[in-house]
Amino acid sequence: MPERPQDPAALIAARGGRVTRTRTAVLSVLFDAGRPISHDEVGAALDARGVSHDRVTLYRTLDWLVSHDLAHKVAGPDRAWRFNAVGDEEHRHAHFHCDLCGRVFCLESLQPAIAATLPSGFRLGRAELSFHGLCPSCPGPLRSDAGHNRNKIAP
Amino acid sequence: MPERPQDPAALIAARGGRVTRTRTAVLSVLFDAGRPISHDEVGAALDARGVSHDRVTLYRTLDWLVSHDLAHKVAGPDRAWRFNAVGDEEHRHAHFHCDLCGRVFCLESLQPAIAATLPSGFRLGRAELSFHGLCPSCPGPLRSDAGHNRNKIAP
DNA sequence: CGGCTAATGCAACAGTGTAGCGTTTGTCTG
DNA sequence: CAGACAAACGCTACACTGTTGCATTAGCCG
Ligand SMILES: [Mn+2]
Ligand SMILES: [Mn+2]
Ligand SMILES: [Zn+2]
Ligand SMILES: [Zn+2]
Repeated sequence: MPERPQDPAALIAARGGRVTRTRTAVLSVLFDAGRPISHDEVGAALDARGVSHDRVTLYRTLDWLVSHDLAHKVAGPDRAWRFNAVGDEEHRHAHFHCDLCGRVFCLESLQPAIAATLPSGFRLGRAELSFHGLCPSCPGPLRSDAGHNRNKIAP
Repeated sequence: MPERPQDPAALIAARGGRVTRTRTAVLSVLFDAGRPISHDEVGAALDARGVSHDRVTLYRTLDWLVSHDLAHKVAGPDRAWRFNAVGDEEHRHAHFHCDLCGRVFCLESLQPAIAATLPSGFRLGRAELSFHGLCPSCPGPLRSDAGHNRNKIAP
């Protein structure tokens, strides 16, 4: 049983994986980030912690975390995947992509209602809803009326 | 005034661009495709028509078409943009990504209703809704109940 | 036709991600 | 704790998408 609810080593071991320096460090970085971050950002964070970070090993580590439900990945606006740690909750939420800083945010609290009927022959696996605009920490001209009223949005 | 409603040369000239062999051929290819296709697919189609296709020129041509409202681009599932010709209609619709063949389809007839409230501080530019699954021409195990009833979908 | 400039073609490069393969190292067993 | 085995690592090399710089070509306009 893990001492902390989010102990990287314990979570990795519980999935049947070997507890290595890279895996624990990467998972810890993802927990600390709090939002989906790119392979490159993970590498920089590993640098800051003095942990070696071979590019290929990092890719494989991130993929391993995803395939073992310790992380999920979301496509970024720049053709690079973003990864973030997940607990046990479902990954059914929209994402916000900042047009200025490129950061991606999980909108876990947002529960969008989508009503749609696919044309015949299309078999649905999953739906992805992403919003693009400016994040709270970026300056910009767009007026914010988000957070004040519930909008109908046309993608 | 154009002879045909969709005469590539006339459309290009109307935007103030020079009517070149590559531009007319690419726009014609996009019109014929009927769905968003990748840079590579455009190149193959140009091959079939005996039109030279330098990689860089093709990228620049596609970008020019997009920036002059003759095409729109949508991110594919494989980190490659897909381009398709547009008339004068708005580009406000969802897209379908086939997990098997990788093709992308514009769901122009689909008018999804999205109701959502963004957290405070996020300023919305646009929303993108994409469905992933199997397209009509791909075999697969997923049962189709699309096209029969209107579903609520959780992204 | 002649000139100006947009557009092209080519080379070189950057960023993301993958495949092969020999080496290291966790983990399990005795 | 020692040894064995397989998982994970680190390195090289590669594929693919897209961009930049610059000299050359070729639309377009008069
Ligand atoms: Mn997420
Ligand atoms: Mn479209
Ligand atoms: Zn931002
Ligand atoms: Zn398909």
